[in-house]
Amino acid sequence: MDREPYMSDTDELLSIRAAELYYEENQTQDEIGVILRLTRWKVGRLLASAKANGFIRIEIVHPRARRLPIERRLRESTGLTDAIVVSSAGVSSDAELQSRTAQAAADYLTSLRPIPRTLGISWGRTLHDVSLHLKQGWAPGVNVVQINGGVSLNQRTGTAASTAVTIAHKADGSATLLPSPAIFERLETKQAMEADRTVAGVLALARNAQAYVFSAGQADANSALVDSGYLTVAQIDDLVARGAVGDVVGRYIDHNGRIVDPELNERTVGIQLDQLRRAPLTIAVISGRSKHAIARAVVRNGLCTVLVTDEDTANALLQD
Amino acid sequence: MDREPYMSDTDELLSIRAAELYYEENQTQDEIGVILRLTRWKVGRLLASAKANGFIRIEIVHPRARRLPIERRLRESTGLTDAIVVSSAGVSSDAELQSRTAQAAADYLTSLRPIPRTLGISWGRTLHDVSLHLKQGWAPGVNVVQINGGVSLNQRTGTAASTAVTIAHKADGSATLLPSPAIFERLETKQAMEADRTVAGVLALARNAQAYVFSAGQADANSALVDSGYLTVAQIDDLVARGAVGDVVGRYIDHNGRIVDPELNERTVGIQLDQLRRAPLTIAVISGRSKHAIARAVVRNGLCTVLVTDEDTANALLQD
DNA sequence: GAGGCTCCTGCTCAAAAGAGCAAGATCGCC
DNA sequence: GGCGATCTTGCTCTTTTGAGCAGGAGCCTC
Repeated sequence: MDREPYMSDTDELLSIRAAELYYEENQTQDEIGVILRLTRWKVGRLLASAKANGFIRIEIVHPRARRLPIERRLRESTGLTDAIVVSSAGVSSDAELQSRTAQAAADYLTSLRPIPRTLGISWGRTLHDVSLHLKQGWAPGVNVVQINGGVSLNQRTGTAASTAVTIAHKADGSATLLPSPAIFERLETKQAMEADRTVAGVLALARNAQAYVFSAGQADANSALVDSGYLTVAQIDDLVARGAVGDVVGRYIDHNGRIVDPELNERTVGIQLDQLRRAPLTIAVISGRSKHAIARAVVRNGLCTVLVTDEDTANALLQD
Repeated sequence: MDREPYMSDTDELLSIRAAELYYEENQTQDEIGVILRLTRWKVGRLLASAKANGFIRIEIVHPRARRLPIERRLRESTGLTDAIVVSSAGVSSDAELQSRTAQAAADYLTSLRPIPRTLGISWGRTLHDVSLHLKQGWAPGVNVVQINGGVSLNQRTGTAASTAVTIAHKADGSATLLPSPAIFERLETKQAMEADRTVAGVLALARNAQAYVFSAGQADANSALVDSGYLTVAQIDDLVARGAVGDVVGRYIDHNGRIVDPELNERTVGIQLDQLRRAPLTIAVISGRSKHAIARAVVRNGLCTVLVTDEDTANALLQD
């Protein structure tokens, strides 16, 4: 927002005096005119110029507040069909921001029309958070399908199944779990697993979901895949060295959206990225400072059609 | 600001959605009504409730912005005839806040009616700052009189005289300097100095000034009186131990406005605090975190009739 | 210093927002 | 489950604000 041309110094000062009376003292433009010895039209113009110069800052301070202008710019500059941007006004911790984002994702799911009969979901802290924010009865019956493996090696894992079950349960629907680890050590084992009728059936269902909701992980030692024991910190370091910015449904990509390690990718269970790219409705929920890079990769490479994120991440995306 | 009673959860959410459309997207209440499927009256009420609940924060971001509601509350709760409170919105450093306060003091002096023929001033960083912010021709001839001693022991001192001279010069008026140190070591020397015709004349003029402008110092090692070499850090520590919260025109007071060390006070050159208390127009300019205590002492004990300060200090004063 | 230009001013008229009210809905209480 | 009290709703009427325009002031150019 540029400074208006041709506004004299004393007009600028007057516009501030007028703004004080208007916004803080709730005076009418007419009353302000009497006080400042101006016509009410002049007062109106001064107030307009104060706004145009960015001297008036209006913030909506509420956990559910969104930033519609940023959403619009994001849609326009990226071609997303929809963007949900939660305000970060008054937020102190990253956790609070992520909770707000999860809430917004839950709201978005709830308002989806038509209601998807089959909903593919990934797992992780974010998705779990989304499941908790959904209200009982958010949809009248949805079949929730896991789209990537996650039965795993320590207690964190329970959340993968519980996320799906919670989302389905709250929609009075059913959950179809993918009973498989996220990543196999040997390719053969993975192929054998996929050949299993049950697993193959789940994967087929996952491929045909009408909508997908997933998050993405940053490529660092805090990744959920490290936490769950599928990858070591050393492996992550190696992926980063090869250009990885993060993972989507367990698959690590670089900033061009390309699979960083095809061999590792082959051992990863779940739908392929191209299946996400082809789907008509894919909702990515990504929030937090550390996920700016992966968020950019996801959006720029068509991995989602809808992005739910926070103001700071959105602004980072708008910078290019 | 309390939460409105009886506002349901979904109304609260609606009020946020409405606020987004109203304040960020500049839609009319009518248009919002169509979008949210509400009547325009309902939208109006939702917006009003969002404001009443404090969800809408409007800030005027400008170096010259003031906080009129705080000024009013300050006048009402303290009995000051006037209060000028500068906004701290968007301020990062204490120096910037003090500069804003000095600017506001300069503005206030400029707008004073009737214009005082004789203006008594103290010296220090703040007053110097005020002198710099005054505009050439701010008043048509004012006699500026120093009201406390300040010819002193190192280079900082030059500012005492230059402050008075600058203020007078910019008003096309004259400056009357008080050619005396701030504090004498021996009472006899001080009395001898006051007996001098020139000095006595200046002091008499100072006592009869129509208006006074002064700042106040905090009681700590950063005090200007320590800096200028009149007091040692040990002396300050002693004063603090005896209840001193800061100084006004070189005289240390406690939170009841009483002189902390009468003997020291006797050796201090300048007008007495009671003379300030009796004067009809005394303008205190006090800003910054470290001066909250002395600001409170000055205001609570009738040492000024007008206070120019910053938002944070003002809020501290309102807390009692 | 005349002419043409831009920008500013104060207006009319139209749109938007707010105050206040009566009717209807909702709730607690017995 | 009826009854009174309270809250909410949708309206009318009024106030406030904004859009658009014509006249005029100021300014640059020649």
